[in-house]
Amino acid sequence: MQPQRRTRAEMIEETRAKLVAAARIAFASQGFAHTSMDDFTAAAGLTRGALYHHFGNKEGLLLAVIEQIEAEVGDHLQAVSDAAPSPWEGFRRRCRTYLELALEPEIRRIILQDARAIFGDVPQAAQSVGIAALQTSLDGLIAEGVVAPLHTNVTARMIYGAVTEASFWIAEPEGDQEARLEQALEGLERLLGGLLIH
Amino acid sequence: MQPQRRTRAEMIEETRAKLVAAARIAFASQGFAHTSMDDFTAAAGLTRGALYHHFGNKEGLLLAVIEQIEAEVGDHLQAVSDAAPSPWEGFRRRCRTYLELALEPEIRRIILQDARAIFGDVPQAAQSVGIAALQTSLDGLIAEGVVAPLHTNVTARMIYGAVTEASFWIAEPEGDQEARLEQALEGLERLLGGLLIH
DNA sequence: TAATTGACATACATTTCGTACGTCAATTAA
DNA sequence: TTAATTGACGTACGAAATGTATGTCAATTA
Repeated sequence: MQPQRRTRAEMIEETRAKLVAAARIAFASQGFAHTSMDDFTAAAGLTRGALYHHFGNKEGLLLAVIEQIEAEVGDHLQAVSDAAPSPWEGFRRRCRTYLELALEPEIRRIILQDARAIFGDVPQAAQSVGIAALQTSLDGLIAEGVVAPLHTNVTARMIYGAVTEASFWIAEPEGDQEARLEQALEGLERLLGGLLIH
Repeated sequence: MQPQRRTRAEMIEETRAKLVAAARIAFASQGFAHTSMDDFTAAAGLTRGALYHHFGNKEGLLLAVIEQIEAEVGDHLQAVSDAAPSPWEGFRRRCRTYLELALEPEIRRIILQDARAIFGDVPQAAQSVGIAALQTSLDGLIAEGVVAPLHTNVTARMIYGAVTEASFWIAEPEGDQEARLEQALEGLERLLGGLLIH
């Protein structure tokens, strides 16, 4: 029988989860570089000892946070894409949704700014879910004859890059974000139009 | 008459230039975060005292380095664009050249990774020369009726983002970089094709 | 019940940033 | 020509923050 409440593995998992959650909040609000490990480990009721034991160093923890966020984003995008009436429409909605997601400060700060600075690209391990899924979509569209054949790997990346860059512009504080989002979608529509078989 | 060799202002400018040059090398090779200010100031034959006097802090120095690089890149791109036989061709060559420039480790590391992490976007002050010039090109192409009207600001940014993201992929160490560059250019051609009046 | 593993805390050494202050040469004014 | 002042730059110090080494205690296993 198990000791009263939880098994040991469960408590360990809970510790890891608490650290990741606390780090996620801290990284998102202050940025990776300006976040002290003492601060948010204390906020989680732990010390840096636990952190180094589980994640090795500060970057290891950032990696865990990135993987968690990427998983959530991936699930969200997949759901949006699956709900669309056609593959091409699913592709468009996926791009649009990613654009909206990238407006969340947490994602911009952690994934688009800090992750790239620390790991160069979004790490291959958690190869950006956004890119991978875009590529899959493109492959399907080519198979169906909607999109003319091309190198889906680079193309997916370029679309990802375009959307990412646009999000920084849309997210600028002054002015009308909603209007900028619409303008970005128009521009994106035009660029994507170049992929279609005319 | 001036004291023998150089005036005071010249020596000051030389000091600034030495610091920027040393920092540029250090940032490019080790990254901003892992660069110790003591190390490269010593390499320049100076101390951190000079650095703080001229640039305020580490980020101020990074800003100066960014501005220097952006100016060089801008000049280079302008020359390439001007030499093209037609505006549309100039636009294409500009994109291509930027893609090639982004393959240089110095530019990827400092401009595409660290600058974004520290300043959010490439700082508005030195509003990315690449983006601004792309927008100007687009405006011209629309005026000539080559490109259908659109929001050139976002679109220029998205193209910049696409190219930037592609460069990370092309620059991956393993495999054939040249082949990837060609694939990226093909994909870029397709995306840009969506802008043309058909 | 004894032994061992490992999750986590604590204490310490090291590095690095930023600031305060000092110095000395170059410019300027008398 | 000389005295005064400015400012470029070095030096010394304090404050953090990271990583490591070590210790403890509970939970598993034999």
